Amino acid sequence: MERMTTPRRGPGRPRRADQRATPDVIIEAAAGLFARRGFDAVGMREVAAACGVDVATVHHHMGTKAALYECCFARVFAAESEALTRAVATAREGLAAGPGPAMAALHELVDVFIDFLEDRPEVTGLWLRRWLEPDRHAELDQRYSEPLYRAVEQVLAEADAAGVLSEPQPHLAVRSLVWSVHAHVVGLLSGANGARQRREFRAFAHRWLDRMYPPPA
Amino acid sequence: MERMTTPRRGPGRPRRADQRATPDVIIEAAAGLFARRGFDAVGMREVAAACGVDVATVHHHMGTKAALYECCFARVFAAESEALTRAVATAREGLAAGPGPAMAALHELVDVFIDFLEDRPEVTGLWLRRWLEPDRHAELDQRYSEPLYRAVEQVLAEADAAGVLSEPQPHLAVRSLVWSVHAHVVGLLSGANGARQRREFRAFAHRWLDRMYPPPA
DNA sequence: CCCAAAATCCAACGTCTGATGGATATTGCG
DNA sequence: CGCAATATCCATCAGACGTTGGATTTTGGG
Repeated sequence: MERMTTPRRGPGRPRRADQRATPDVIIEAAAGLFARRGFDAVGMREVAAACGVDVATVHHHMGTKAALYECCFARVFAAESEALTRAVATAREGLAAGPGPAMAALHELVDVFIDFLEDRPEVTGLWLRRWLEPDRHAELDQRYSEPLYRAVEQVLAEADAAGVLSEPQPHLAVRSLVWSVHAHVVGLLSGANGARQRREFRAFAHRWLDRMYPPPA
Repeated sequence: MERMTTPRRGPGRPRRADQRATPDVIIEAAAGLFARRGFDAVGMREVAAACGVDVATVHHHMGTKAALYECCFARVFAAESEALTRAVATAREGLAAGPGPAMAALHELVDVFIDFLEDRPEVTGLWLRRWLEPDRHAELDQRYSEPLYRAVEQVLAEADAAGVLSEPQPHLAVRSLVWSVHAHVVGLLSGANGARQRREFRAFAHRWLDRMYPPPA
């Protein structure tokens, strides 16, 4: 048979060591597509084409389409959890050293969060879609997202109890800033002049922190 | 033939005066479905079933599915524009009366915005999906959404120029609060205990305004 | 009363979707 | 080498999708 069209990945080639494993390639490509266009707008054939394999291969590794979607969510949220729990722990340590270092620790936490999201904009796409379809990812929320945000809110509550800062509704404040950062990333995805936008938004985020958490009188 | 199953709306019944016109029924049902689940997840048969008509009737009145979607967006954004341009004009009038009335006018504007979104939660669903699929609604954005937000930002810029308040990036501040309100509405859609959530968030929004726009030194 | 226009439903078309069975090729191990 | 396990592709299925043509019924004006 004539199969001269790109025989780079012939039929049947398991365990190649030089490249990444096929499931990883599939998950990354699918996560990007799902983040950009949503679950229903992305077809399995499109995912397969994006990583240069057949549809049956995607099904062989990932099972059903919903399983692939959940796999993308788990990977993305795990990465976010890994990147932020460290920064949250650092911020909690800074709280013990008084108001000055406490605010510095919170600023550092904000920087880590912005850095992470600007580096992986697809997280924002999946994160927002999670909010729009809450019943679809309830289980993943409980495993990844909610503990992380609870930890951040707990840091703020501890800071409030220690008299370092004051905000009666720390979870609303956290949510406000978190959504602002996601909005910023969404704007980056579609708009031009990214460098200036990033600089201005980062300055705004720190100004937001300084104003929303003034030193307690 | 036997057509005993719910002959409430038999074949061919134009111009009934007691109920609303059919296109309005279709647009409202479709807007709710699109806001909750997105464009691709909602089928035309589902829209038809939601308002008790046949698929062909939906197509007869609305044309293609994309046209129906744009029609829902136009109606929702027009309602938002109508509700807010009035409040924006009122806020602008308040600016001429000094720092005190200016801040009161901004608080009033925030209240109107929260009232509108809490009354029509489906606006948030469509609004967020607009951000996630920017190329699909670029034209509607230019007609409805962008002029509205530019007007709000202009009010803030005028207030800044008049020395009433100070914020170097008013559009970022507006976007931060707008996204926070939408986040609040999304939380209302899925969570319980709505009354308390509304009270707490409204207090937070006004606190946000007081802290983000302190009287200029 | 009659007739054109409008509105509604039924049945169907072609296409695309997610998912599968089976054939074939590659790997790693004994 | 030989063989089991794995991986990949091709062809295909059943169903849902958006959309349409045509028949039927109601409306409103002359």
